[in-house]
Amino acid sequence: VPPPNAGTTARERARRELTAEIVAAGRRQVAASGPAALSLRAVARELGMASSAVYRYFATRDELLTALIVEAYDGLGDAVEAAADPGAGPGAGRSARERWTAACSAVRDWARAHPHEYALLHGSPVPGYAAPQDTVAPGVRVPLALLAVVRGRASVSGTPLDPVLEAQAHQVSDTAAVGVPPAVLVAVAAAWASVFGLVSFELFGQFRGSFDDAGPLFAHAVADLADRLGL
Amino acid sequence: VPPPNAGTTARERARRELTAEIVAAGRRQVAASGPAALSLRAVARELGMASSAVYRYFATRDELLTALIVEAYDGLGDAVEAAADPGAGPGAGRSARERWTAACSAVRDWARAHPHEYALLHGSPVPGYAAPQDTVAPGVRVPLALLAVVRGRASVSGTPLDPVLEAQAHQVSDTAAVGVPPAVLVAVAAAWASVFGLVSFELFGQFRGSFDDAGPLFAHAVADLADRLGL
DNA sequence: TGTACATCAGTGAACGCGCGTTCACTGATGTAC
DNA sequence: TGTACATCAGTGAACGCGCGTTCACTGATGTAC
Repeated sequence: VPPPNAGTTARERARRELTAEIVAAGRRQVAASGPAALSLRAVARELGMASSAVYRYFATRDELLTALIVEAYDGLGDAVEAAADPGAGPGAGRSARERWTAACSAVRDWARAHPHEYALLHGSPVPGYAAPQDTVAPGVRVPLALLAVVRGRASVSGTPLDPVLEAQAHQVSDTAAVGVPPAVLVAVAAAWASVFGLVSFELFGQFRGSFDDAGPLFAHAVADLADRLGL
Repeated sequence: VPPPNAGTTARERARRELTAEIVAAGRRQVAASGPAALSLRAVARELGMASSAVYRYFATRDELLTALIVEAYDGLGDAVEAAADPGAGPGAGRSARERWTAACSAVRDWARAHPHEYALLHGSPVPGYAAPQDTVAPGVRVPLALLAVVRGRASVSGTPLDPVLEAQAHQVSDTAAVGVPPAVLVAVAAAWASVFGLVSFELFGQFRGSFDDAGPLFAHAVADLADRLGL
């Protein structure tokens, strides 16, 4: 009878676990004090190990930062995909408009629950850090989820696209195989930016003194975007 | 005959000049390496003085940061107000739609010309820094300029406001004396957030690999917003 | 106008802190015979 | 199954850096008589 973890040495298990603990400690630090406060030394301190030991797991601070960015994108992506999903269980067969609204609200809810992680993804770029290729796939989950809601249902009115923009949209449509007409893709991209603009303004304090509770404004704007998209 | 700078001692003049030079050095640092890189020591170094000397002018790093934020808001505010101005000279009497488009483009142009200063205003909040009252007035110049373009001309269609949102909008309208109906105020607020969402996405790299040149998308979205505002 | 005193600007050294990263090392885990 | 060697994890000290801020001080500018 092979052992329960066949092919998995104790070392491998320990390595996986400690790697996860390091990432978790890093996440806690970012959540508590923001991306700038992330430090390998603080992580090591929290885990009760020598700061040099962390280098067995992450060659560099930026490597840990990348892991955290991926994790944050995935957290946001999970939330939005779940909200956008037509679903198979109860709540299945929701209209595209309902799914759109739920997806946008999921963005806002996640951002409010994880403001520092939101800043990590959509705030100022961390100085000296260049996002590697690994962050791309997790990073496009939200826009793809929004596109999926709109696919086949959206009809966009308004100004026709100028040729350059149409060409860009075509190229995106081809490479990402999103299967959506250019005008719709453009409308979704703009709506996507709008949603994050609203959330960023709320989180970063631009609505302070005017729309202190930004919920109603957000809901109104999201409904407006849904109209615009013909949902 | 009184001297040209009556009531102004050499000391006062020197103080004003050096204060300005410190701010300028700080601005250069933010422009070069971002808000996080701002340091009083680096400023002192650039000016060839002892780091302790800077404390005669700014009691604290945050005080200098505040001055830089105000300066940046004013730079952006100048650009947008100029673009939004109906004007008295040539180009006077431009339509509200033209002024709207010009104002939005001014936001984007300024942001692209001053990415790090843009991040200072609209990126992640600087950790541990609480914006004091002094930044409020410069900070609202852009939204007020956008409102001024729309005042009297906008007619907003779309979903009616829910009561909570309407009440919020009324209160803002009253305290800021903007003289614009609630539905218009809300539409402008949402449009304002959209514009900054687009600019932030462009600057912070969210459009990388799709709309690498974000100009056409921006222009399209701004036209769309103008439609929405009835301009 | 000239002098005595008060105010202010700028210096240089220091305090205490935290960071990323490297390096030679000990000791434990895994592997091949 | 038992032993010999190789691999890997973790340690502790160190390097070199930069930061904000304070403090006692010198010397220049301003002010009151």
